Amino acid sequence: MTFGKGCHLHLIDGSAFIFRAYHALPPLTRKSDGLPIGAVSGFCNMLQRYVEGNHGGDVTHVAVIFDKGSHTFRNDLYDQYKANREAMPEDLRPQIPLTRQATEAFNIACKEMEGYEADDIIATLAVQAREAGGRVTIISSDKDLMQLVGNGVEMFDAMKNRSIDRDGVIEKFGVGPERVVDVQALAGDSVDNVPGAPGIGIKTAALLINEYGSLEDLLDRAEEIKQPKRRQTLIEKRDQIELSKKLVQLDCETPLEFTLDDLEVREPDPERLMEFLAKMEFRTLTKRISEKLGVEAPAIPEKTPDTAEEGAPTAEALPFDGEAYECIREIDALTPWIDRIRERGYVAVDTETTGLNEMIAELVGVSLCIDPGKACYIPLTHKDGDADDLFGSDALAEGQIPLEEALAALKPVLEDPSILKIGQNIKYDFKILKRYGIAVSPIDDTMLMSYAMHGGEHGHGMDTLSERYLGHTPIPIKPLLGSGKSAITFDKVKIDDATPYAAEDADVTLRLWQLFKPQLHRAKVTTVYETLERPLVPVLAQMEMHGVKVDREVLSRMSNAFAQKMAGLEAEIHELAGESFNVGSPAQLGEILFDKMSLPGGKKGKTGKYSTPADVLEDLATEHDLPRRVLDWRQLSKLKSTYTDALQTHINPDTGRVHTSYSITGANTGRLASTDPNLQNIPVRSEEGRRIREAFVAEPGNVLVSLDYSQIELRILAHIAQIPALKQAFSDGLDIHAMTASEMFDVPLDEMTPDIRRQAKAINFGVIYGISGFGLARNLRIPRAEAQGFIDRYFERFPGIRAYMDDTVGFAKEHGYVQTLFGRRIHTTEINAKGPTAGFAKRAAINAPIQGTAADVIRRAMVRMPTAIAELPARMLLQVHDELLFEVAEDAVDSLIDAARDVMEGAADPAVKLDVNLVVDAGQGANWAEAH
DNA sequence: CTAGAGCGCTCG
DNA sequence: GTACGAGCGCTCTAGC
Repeated sequence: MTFGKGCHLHLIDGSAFIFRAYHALPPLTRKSDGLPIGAVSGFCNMLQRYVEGNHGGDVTHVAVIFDKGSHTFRNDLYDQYKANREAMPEDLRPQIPLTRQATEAFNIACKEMEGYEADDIIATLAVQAREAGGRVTIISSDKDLMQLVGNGVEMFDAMKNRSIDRDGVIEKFGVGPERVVDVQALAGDSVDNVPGAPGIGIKTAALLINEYGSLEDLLDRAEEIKQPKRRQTLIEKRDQIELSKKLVQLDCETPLEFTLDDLEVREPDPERLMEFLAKMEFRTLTKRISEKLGVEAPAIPEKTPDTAEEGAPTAEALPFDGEAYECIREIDALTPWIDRIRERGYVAVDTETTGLNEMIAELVGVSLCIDPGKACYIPLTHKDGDADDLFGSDALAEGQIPLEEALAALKPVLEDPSILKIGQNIKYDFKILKRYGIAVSPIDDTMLMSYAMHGGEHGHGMDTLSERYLGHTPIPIKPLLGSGKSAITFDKVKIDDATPYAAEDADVTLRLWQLFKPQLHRAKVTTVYETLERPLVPVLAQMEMHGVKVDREVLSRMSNAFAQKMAGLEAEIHELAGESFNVGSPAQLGEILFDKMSLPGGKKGKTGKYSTPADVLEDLATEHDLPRRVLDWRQLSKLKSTYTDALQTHINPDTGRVHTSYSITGANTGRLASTDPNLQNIPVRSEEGRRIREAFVAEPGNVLVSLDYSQIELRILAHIAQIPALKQAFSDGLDIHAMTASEMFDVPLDEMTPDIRRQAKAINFGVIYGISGFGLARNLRIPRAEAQGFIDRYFERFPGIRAYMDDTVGFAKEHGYVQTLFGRRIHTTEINAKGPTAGFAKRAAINAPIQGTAADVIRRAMVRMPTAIAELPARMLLQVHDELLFEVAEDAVDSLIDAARDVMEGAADPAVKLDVNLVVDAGQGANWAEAH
């Protein structure tokens, strides 16, 4: 078929495919000889998905285009072109020719030309196809190709699964495709080492091009530019800019040795394809494609154990098979497992228990896995599952190794410093086993690995990770346990049903570990994982198990007092409303306020119900007595239900203490999250609420000591955004909010009023949150224009802030993540979204490095703390983001404060040299209210 | 009866 | 339509 009108050409950027495949997969090797083939495997998977995805589509011609050789005409123009490219990884080099073979095996045209980049060939073909009247889709996300978009040519980003049209190009470059090279010539490209105009980025470049029409006009009329620096750059660097344009301009006249007609879509040749896939030993892919094509899959020899690297991930995933797992019912069957673990040096471990509360749950069984697909389950305390038999249900089921005997066999392995124990959320298993006298160490945690690499991209639970990275949905627990009232605990599950479920968890964990472990350093987060995530596990486990003493009597008395006051308020509210209704129902309250009483300001939410938040009621309080009563009632209701009542239910009957659980991966920024109960939101701001903290007490002869970082986020902002005035103020020990107010409103410090300071404080916080006029206006209850005026003035006085915000958002857009000073990466998946989401994402991106760096700092302090206070009669109990709470013997308070303060104030050292000091305030008392 | 969404409030 | 990051108790409704 001759290429012409109605034809549709797909051009696949092969080199981009290869690099993506290489970085997405672990270093897989061919079983028979250890040849690296990870990238080839990923490449073939992408090609197969491409072929399947286009089945029945209108594509008539297709080609995969590759780079060839490293020297191109661009190097003749500029010898530094792509000079700072990193060398190709050693294990990728031998895979390059194999990807050509793969393309040919799929019977897709495979094109390259010595001395030309793939981009030039793509450009030439696209132009030819367009001139012939056809349509073109370029499958790539390379921004250098965006200059080709338009007039029937579009791009498709296979990664994000979205096409890029003219509007997409304008979004990226601020100009249409025809002016993309002009913008690139100005902005340069650090990856390809294109110099561009120093100090001009994409945004400024787009602005200039849009104003002057084209690069040539801009350079000719450079004298007219107002900004002196910019004018000088454009005049002085004219040659460099013109050279840059030649470097980024794609060559649409590459002398091709083939025509469009040669690219016609061809049916795959099953025999040839199968032969190639079998040669690569891709078992799963061979099977899948053979089924698709309806041909027989060729046999692939099994692996020869002596050549396969020990423990190396295999190229093709072994299917999950619940039948294949071993159930260990006697000690003689356990011994060989223990021997194999000793030989191997690592093992994936998972515990099954009677509940989710590690301080109460009892051990039911243990799973182990050292090779994918080969896992075992050791049932220990399963009961006879006959629910009708009231006596039998408490008896241990037959065929289980006695608990003590099994633990005695496992303990030496689990505590052996030369054997790595791998878990998914291993803090849970660590705590359970600790209660049975086993101190698990050393450890690795796949959940934490995922968090370090993919924080912000998705959750890190086992089901999510397994589906996403292993393509396997683990057996759900629901059918085994049931739900609601009729739910049973795991010890009541039949051992035969428990085995595939439990062993699979260990299997999944092991496979995730094999996948993640080598990826950590490629993702450049090994240090983050090893210094900020993993070491926290034993530290938090210890804190959680120790718990904090809570005085039930104090809570109980307060609860009764609250109940009485609430009853009184409720009667008054009903009286004022003229009818009885549920004060706790915003919907009912809304109808009373806005319909019955016709008060102003009634807004309805998405469910069509009135919304009655506190600030609205606050406004209404000037018009009527009822809203104030409701506000008072709500405060009491909150205190009673969430704190005085619910907290009591969390007091552990054995310890008399409350044991929270910290989630290391709970917050995207690196902060911890506290659950069951949340001890990070115990009231403190209101006088009545603060009294809840009187119930958090020290044991007799001890006191509670609280140490908290003073203004840590603002200090970090001063450092990151390099604000001289802020840094100076901190170094002088000034009241930072008063200083801000003085600077902004031209009020001398000795004439400062509380109100002016309050406004400055709100602005300081606003900056950390990614300030907006709307948000500040709402917070300060002032007109939006006035709030905007404040912000403008702030940016004027502290110009570094604006630059920090712009730079951070720019970085997020380019890389898809932002970073803390310690290298933690927080992914910003929505940063390129449109509409209101864009605003959210930008503010989150601005806030994340600040909040995240503060979180890293206190994590570092916590990791060092146990050693620092080991000799003292003291325990670290709680973390509340910028505060650590300790319980310490009365006579050791001063030593504890000295030691802990040293650790906290020096927590950034030596990894990061901050331009500001970290300052820690300390307090002490018989209870948390006094200590804070 | 149970699960989940929405609201509102607590903290740093 | 908006400040950043979290968790939890209550009400209400949809669906078993």
